[in-house]
Amino acid sequence: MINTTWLRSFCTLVEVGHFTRTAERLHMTQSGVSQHVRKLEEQLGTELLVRQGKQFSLSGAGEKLYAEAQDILLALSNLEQTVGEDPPYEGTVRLMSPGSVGLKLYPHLLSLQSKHPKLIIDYRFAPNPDVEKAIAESTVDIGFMTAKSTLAEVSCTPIAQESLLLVTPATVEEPDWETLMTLGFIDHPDGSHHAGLLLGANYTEFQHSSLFPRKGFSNQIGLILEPVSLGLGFAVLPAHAVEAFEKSEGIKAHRLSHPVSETLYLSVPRNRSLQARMNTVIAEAKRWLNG
Amino acid sequence: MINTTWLRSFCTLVEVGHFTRTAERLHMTQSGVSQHVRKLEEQLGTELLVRQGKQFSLSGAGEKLYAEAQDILLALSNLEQTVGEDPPYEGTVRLMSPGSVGLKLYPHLLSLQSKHPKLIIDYRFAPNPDVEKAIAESTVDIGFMTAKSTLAEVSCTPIAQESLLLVTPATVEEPDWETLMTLGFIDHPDGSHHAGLLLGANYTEFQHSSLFPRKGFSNQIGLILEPVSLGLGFAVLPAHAVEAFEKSEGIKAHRLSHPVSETLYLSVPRNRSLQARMNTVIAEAKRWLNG
DNA sequence: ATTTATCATTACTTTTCGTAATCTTTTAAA
DNA sequence: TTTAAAAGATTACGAAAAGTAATGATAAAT
Repeated sequence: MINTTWLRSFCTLVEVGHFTRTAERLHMTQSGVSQHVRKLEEQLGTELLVRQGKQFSLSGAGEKLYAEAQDILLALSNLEQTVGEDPPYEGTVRLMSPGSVGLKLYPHLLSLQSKHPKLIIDYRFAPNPDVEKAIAESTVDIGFMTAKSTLAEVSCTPIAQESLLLVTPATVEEPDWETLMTLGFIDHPDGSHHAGLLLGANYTEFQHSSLFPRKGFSNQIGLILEPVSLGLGFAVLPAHAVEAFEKSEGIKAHRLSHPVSETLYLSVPRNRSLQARMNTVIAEAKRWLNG
Repeated sequence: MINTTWLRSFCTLVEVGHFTRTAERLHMTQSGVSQHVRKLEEQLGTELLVRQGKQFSLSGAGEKLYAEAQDILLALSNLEQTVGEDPPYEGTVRLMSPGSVGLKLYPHLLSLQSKHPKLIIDYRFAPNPDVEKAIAESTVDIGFMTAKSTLAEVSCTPIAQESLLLVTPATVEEPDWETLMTLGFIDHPDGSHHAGLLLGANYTEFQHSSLFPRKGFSNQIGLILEPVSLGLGFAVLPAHAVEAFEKSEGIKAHRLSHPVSETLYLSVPRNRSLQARMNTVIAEAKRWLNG
């Protein structure tokens, strides 16, 4: 590894053009500067200075070294100064969650970013297993999941309840079992699970969603209600996904006698102190998930 | 300045998660690793590791330090490896010249760049005084000038002759003095100087260009012949600028009995060894300026 | 030609670095 | 609970290096 002290002497020398004055600038002796440059040359195995008597000019390697070293030295000294800082409204925060939460949160987090432009929101939609994996591998900072993670590296705490809703086309007044079976089921990646939870608690006729007539499928959370609004079937979805659907006139969300909700968990790396900006974003998320 | 040896120990520790194994990886003792981390923390005045018994996790500052330090250390080791290299077809070459030469050279240099995509051509058009200033300040690598520089830092060597041409609208067969005076003069930044050289040697009537009827001016080298091609006046220009003019049917360049040419000088920083890519570009330039 | 300014070299002092040995604490096992 | 082991922290010391003062050599200035 290049010795950065020698490198700094070399760069200062290039700027000052004078060994003695460089030494003064760096609070050392001329001899020291001379040795630093020579050691650098020895280590790199290249001439850096073309010496012409007491004058010198830069060799090709010297030019290159100086040009690139400046950036590196600057980065190093910036790092030294800023490493202790922990600004709550600056830097990138990487989140990952299943679609329904994301649909709810992402717009609010973007509006947080427009208030604090240095706070960069990186939000990815993915199913639970991907979320916990990403947290464990530290490729994201904050995750939301609809089930507790089983991984040791992931710490999960409940932060909200997501109501599950039965959604039919707006034309359906009373969603009795007969009506649902006639309509057919619009499925999504968690569709079977959600349907089991909500319909199992509200319809004695329910056995398993695989017995439904299946009328469609989408893994694009924002699009699942599209076929429902066209009268093509019914779906079971978290409330957040329903709220975010734009063509709300085409659909009807039904209040069933036995409400069912899923717990939403906040997932962060266990045993790692979060930086201030993460807490900023978590606070904002809680606000909107509970409000 | 942050000690990069300590920094490397810290980064390796973060990756390995284990003091003893980090020590093995770095061919040193566990005690050394421990001290390096402690010294870093002391120097930065921040906790980097949150120690939980023999486990540890990164503090906020630790995360930040690790994230940024990796890039810096990588850059340092890359620099170490590449500083001795001097590839003739890679890197940026910054040139500056007056318009006429630029008009000639720039297309050829661009085609050189398309043959060697890593060789980046940065070509700026500017008058002689700006060129020598830029060379002296090392903001460009290679300059072309139509006069020797007076600055000590700039080394000038003649590399080509630029013929000066009298250019009139195509309708003019014989450019006698009367005709020129009727047409009027289209001026440019070096117009007066060029006219003095060429017309002074060929017309006994010539006294000074300020006595011409002045019919136009442009400092955009590619556009000076525009008014000439429209029959609005005559101009005196280096041959290269004339060759590069697209609407050549509208103009006529006249061969006078006493040809005059200007010497073109290559300007480089004095006492500085040029890198290989500079010589590549200089060779290419010579080829086209003399060919 | 002489003086002065500047850089290189060398011998020596001071500082820093890294290790071995030891101590302390945590974790696991008995 | 006690004991054993494993891992990191601490400390003292020898080795290495960094930096200086003194000196030498050479180029520039007068």
